[in-house]
Amino acid sequence: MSAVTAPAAPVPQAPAFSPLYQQIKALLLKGLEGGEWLPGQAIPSEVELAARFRVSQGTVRKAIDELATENVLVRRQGKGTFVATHAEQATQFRFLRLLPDDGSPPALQRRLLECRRMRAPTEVARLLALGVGEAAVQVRRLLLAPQGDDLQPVVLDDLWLPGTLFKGLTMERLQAWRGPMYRLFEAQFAVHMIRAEEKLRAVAAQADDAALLAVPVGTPLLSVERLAYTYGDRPVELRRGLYHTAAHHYRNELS
Amino acid sequence: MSAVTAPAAPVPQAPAFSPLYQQIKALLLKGLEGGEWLPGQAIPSEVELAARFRVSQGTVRKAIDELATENVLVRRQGKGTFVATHAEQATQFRFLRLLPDDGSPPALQRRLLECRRMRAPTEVARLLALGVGEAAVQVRRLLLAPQGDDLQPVVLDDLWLPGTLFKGLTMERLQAWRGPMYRLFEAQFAVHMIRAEEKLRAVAAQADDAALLAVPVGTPLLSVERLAYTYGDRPVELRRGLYHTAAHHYRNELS
DNA sequence: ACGCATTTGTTCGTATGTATT
DNA sequence: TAATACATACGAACAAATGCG
Repeated sequence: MSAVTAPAAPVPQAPAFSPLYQQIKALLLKGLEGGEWLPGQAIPSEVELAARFRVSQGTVRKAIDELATENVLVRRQGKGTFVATHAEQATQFRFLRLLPDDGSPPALQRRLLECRRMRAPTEVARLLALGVGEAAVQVRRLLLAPQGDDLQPVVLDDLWLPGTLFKGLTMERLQAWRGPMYRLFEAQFAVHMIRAEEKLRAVAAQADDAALLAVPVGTPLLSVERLAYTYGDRPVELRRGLYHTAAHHYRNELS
Repeated sequence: MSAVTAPAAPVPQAPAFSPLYQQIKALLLKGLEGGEWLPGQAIPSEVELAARFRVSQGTVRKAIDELATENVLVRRQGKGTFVATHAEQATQFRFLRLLPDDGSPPALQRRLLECRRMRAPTEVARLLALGVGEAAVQVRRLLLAPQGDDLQPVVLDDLWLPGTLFKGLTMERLQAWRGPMYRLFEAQFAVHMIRAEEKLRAVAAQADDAALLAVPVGTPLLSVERLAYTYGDRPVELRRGLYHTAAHHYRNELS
């Protein structure tokens, strides 16, 4: 009853087989990676997928269940199963963990500082798995929190993106965009972030960073280095944020 | 076919019913909370539970599935399903996210500084949901990383525990214990941590903290404030850690 | 070394409930 | 109301891992 042909050359030490639902899951991921279904769109119904893959509906369900818990897909009873997108409010704060200490909802404004193409520095190239001398796009921006009548800088973000994937990303296009940056990446560059790893440290503000964040040199800042991945565990964004945590904190849930 | 009686007075706005497997899940949690099965022990098999609750095995499975993804239970094929414990290496680092920058496995030594009973300070009492003037236990300790031939302090931890739950927790008992502290709490005080919330900030080292961590005053430190919960979402530990992140970092996974 | 019983893991099928359009 | 889609629940069978005799 195998709908999916077994791998041609099973690796001896690795598990030589995988459960049907894992194979289905892999096929769904391939479809997502190939752009068959785009963020926000519905994938075919469970019965339809079951028919296509020649497996039972329950097996498809189990594959989708896992993708749903990984936030790759979103199930909606009565409507269908949808490709996750960074457009929704819900998924909005999955990647931004900085919250105001007073419990108010996060409301940060953006201020774009820079966007330029360059050869990727060696460290950046290594982390993004780029060849030496390959192009990269660097973006710099501030996030500001309303503070009484004016705005207080809270986050200084430095991003590096693979130049080949983000051809045509300019200051103007970034400036014109209203909405989450990851949504822009989805809509205009077909790059969807599904996962990220972050390394957090406490550092002292350097002169230039201090000036931009409007804090004294030496102020303790939360350094957040993020490597974000798209389908197939391909790293597609390196981000270094400096968070001024005087009135904000980084929230994390352990379980 | 309802094995579990429906709630007597369904709240109008809230979902007036709950799926069978959710009811089973609640019953399992009640059993865990009541100490029917202790950390490390196996719970009854799926068929046995199905018979006890008068539901199908699949329904029990789904309840256990959720508890397993929440790390409350651990499934082991061929052996059974076990109550999660902080004794195992696997669950060891679920709550300690500090890793050496060089990628080596974490190997921290403990040095106990203090353990005393006191009236809970108001802020501590509030977070631990204690009454005013109720007893608390405060613990202070250092975590040190091997650095060449000697040890370098990396973490300064301050803990507060409800005095009523931790009657008899002394410096000597802490000192004598070999193994994770959360395991000691399980084994000797029947308090099992299943979840925690953390707030991270960058702060400057104060004089006393700086001395203990062997860093200059003003050194940026990562402040980690943790509130840990046991079954039934009861907060049972407040912890404030100061991490020296010169050669270590706090790792987080976003998905 | 072998087989057997136990337990979880996978897969199928079917029926019914609930939400949406 | 009807059609569609996901959600819940049941039952059955076999596979894989484990431990014991």
